[in-house]
Amino acid sequence: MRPLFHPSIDDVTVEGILHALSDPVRASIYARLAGLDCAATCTALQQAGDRTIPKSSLSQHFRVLREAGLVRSERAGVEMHNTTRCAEIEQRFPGLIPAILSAHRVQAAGAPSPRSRVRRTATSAAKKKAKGS
Amino acid sequence: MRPLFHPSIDDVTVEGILHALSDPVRASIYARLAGLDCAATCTALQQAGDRTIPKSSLSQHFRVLREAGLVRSERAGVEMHNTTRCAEIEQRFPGLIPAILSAHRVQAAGAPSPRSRVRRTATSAAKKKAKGS
DNA sequence: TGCCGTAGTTCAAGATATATGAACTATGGA
DNA sequence: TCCATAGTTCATATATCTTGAACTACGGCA
Repeated sequence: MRPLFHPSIDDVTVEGILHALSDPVRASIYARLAGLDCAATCTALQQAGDRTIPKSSLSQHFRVLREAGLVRSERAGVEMHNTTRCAEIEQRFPGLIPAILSAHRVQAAGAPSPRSRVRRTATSAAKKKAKGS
Repeated sequence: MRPLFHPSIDDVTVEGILHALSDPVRASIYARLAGLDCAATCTALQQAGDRTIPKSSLSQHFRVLREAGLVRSERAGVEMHNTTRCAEIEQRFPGLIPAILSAHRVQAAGAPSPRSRVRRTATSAAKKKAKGS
């Protein structure tokens, strides 16, 4: 197992951050991690809404977050301690992470049903409807 | 040609916005469009940095931006007038777009070479290096 | 009206990325 | 040493992205 790669803060890109957080599962993981003031293991964040993510997928998601520079993962015995790199990112891109987390909260608050599992656009259903009419 | 689809502002998702702006070409298009206070045609935004985007790609990029709710496209004669939907999005997700645009400016300002064409993470090169050593 | 040019869209196919079960690695404890 | 736990890596099926080629829509001109 090669040692986990963490980019230097100077190599962190906006594209990487937006891409990492454009996935609802990763956004949910990151939001929960950011809400904590301590480290969390991967398995502690395995629930996304109403379903459990397979651990291989979870590992990939963490890899994306890590390589985007959003989280830091450190082995602690048999498990992994994940923490956000909020402070560093805040310094490089002021206001970016708070704005994204806030937008996610707005959306979660406004969502009528948490199980309307929407991926990226809410438009596919609407489009089909529009096409038909 | 089916009529262009624009989602209602209530159907606009954070995931969609982040995904749309996580591509450097689309981010560049959107940033330039947001900097304007008037509509722009697609061809007017065809240059991304030092290269010209094929028009089929450009069309797809505009579709993504449109379906994410970021831009509005209206046919005006033979061409297309594109405008941002900043005001609507600002109302739904306050501060999100300004924070992203600001972060992109920070990154552009800090980039040593504009032709170090970085896609999403700046890490692939660094990772190869790390692997080798 | 028919024909041509311009501006974009759609299609198709190859390249790239994502999701996940199965196999593997690393650590700690008995 | 053997086992259990927590993650990672691999392989493969699926989905998404990129882009040249073909197509559509509109306007102008005869």
